[in-house]
Amino acid sequence: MPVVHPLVSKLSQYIKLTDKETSAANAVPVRLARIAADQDVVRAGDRTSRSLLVVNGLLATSKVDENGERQIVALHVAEDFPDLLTLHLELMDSDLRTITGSDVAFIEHAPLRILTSEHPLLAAALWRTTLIDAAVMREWVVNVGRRAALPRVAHLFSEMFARMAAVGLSEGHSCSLPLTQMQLGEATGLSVVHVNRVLKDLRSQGFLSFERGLLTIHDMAALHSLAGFERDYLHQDHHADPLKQVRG
Amino acid sequence: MPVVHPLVSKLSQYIKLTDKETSAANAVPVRLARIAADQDVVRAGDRTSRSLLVVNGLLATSKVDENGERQIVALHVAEDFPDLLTLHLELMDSDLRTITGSDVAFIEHAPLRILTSEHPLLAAALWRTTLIDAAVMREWVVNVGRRAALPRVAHLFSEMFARMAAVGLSEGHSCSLPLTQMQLGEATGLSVVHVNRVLKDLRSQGFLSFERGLLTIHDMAALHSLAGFERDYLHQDHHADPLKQVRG
DNA sequence: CGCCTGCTTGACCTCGCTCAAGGCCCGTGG
DNA sequence: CCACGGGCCTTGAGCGAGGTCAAGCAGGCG
Repeated sequence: MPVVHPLVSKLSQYIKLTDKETSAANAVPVRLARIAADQDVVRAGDRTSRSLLVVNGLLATSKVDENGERQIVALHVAEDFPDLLTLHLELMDSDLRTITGSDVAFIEHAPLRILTSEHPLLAAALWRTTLIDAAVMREWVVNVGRRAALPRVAHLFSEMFARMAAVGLSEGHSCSLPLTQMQLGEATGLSVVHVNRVLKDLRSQGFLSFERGLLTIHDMAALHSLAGFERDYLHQDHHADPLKQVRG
Repeated sequence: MPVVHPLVSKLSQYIKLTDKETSAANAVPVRLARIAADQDVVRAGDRTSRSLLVVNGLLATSKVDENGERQIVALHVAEDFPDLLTLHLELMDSDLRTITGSDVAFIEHAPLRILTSEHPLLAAALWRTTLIDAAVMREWVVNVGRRAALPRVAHLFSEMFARMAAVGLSEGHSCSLPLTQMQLGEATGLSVVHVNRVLKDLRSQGFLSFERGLLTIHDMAALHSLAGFERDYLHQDHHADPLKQVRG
């Protein structure tokens, strides 16, 4: 059981909450749950009356194409709100599934709707989350659409490390990233075999190591340059954010 | 000069406005402008204090990778709100440029913030727009990540036709889609040469014709099946939408 | 008229896919 | 205790989809 309400913790990423807002958010009921690895949480076509906040673990949003091939379109780590979109979109259009065993906080839409309609700034903060998710996805389109295999995988690693670091889940130049090579392929649009070769390459050229779910980046600058990684699209600088400015 | 306020028209896509909401939205000042073809409207890294609504024309959001290759990550037609994200995201992370000469309505953020904080349902409707944009982008990740060239281009055409039709811009099985083969390549992650060959193929197999900016689909079912196109992700069925249900 | 942009086609090449086999690790059951 | 099986990783060999390079053509515009 986390000390602080997961929703409060999420909202605090973006804005300094007033006491009133804090207590309103604290009043939103959450149900904490542990979900095992490789489970569907929501499936494309589902209607749902709740969303979940990731407390810890790793989840993926993916879609299956007409040939049954799965494409991961987003990865979710702690503090992410992967299916918040169902608050305003009736039908889920993709699958949300756990990659590792994960702790999540389920939040019903009804109280969330009340909260957001009574507290516009909280609505804006949550809206902002979904906009950042979209920003990340834009970069993914570029990644799979333009980059060759080596920079493509390098980019995914760069991004995931930056995102993990931003929520305090990195240690030095390492972070946990328990993806199989199969899943790396699903996220990058590459075959497992080729992912394996790319990893070998990245390893042997001294960029990083990636074993048993642990990513260690040996030369961050070189990796970023290989990947063409520019962190701006992650919008991690919340102090520059319009929401903050409302209150100085 | 459109008869109805562009913002009202946009909001009405999603919810039935009350009189109060209508007049509040009508009170938001807009500046109508004509932008010539191939102009940057906003560039990655820009800060901006307004967003634009497309009245008519065709625009694209794109990013340039480390090798200077451009990837189009979204196309925008009438009724779209391409850079609404700048309402809550300080820095633009991609370029927004016109493809054809376009009529747009500029709306300042400040009055929009007031409107959304006073009318939560209008905020939700605008939030919803950005969520649909994200849903389309998820499908684009699948498109460039998984599909072979032929279905990939077929999918783009299927989507664009469906979206144009949804805003009344199709005539029978035709719609205007003034993209060069270069731009088709930028949107699909294919080379111009290959786009040209794919088009030849789609044409000769009787799926469609595409000349001088006019797309005509001869066999819709066959095209959709080739493309693996399932319209659900476009979330066009606004009657099923949670926002509508608030008011029955 | 001449240029520039966009379309078209051919020839060649290469990156990444497929197919196939083998190895490692770990959990399960005899 | 060992045998077996199933994930997952690894590597080789061959192939093909799509890229690159190059050239020619058509139409619109200064």
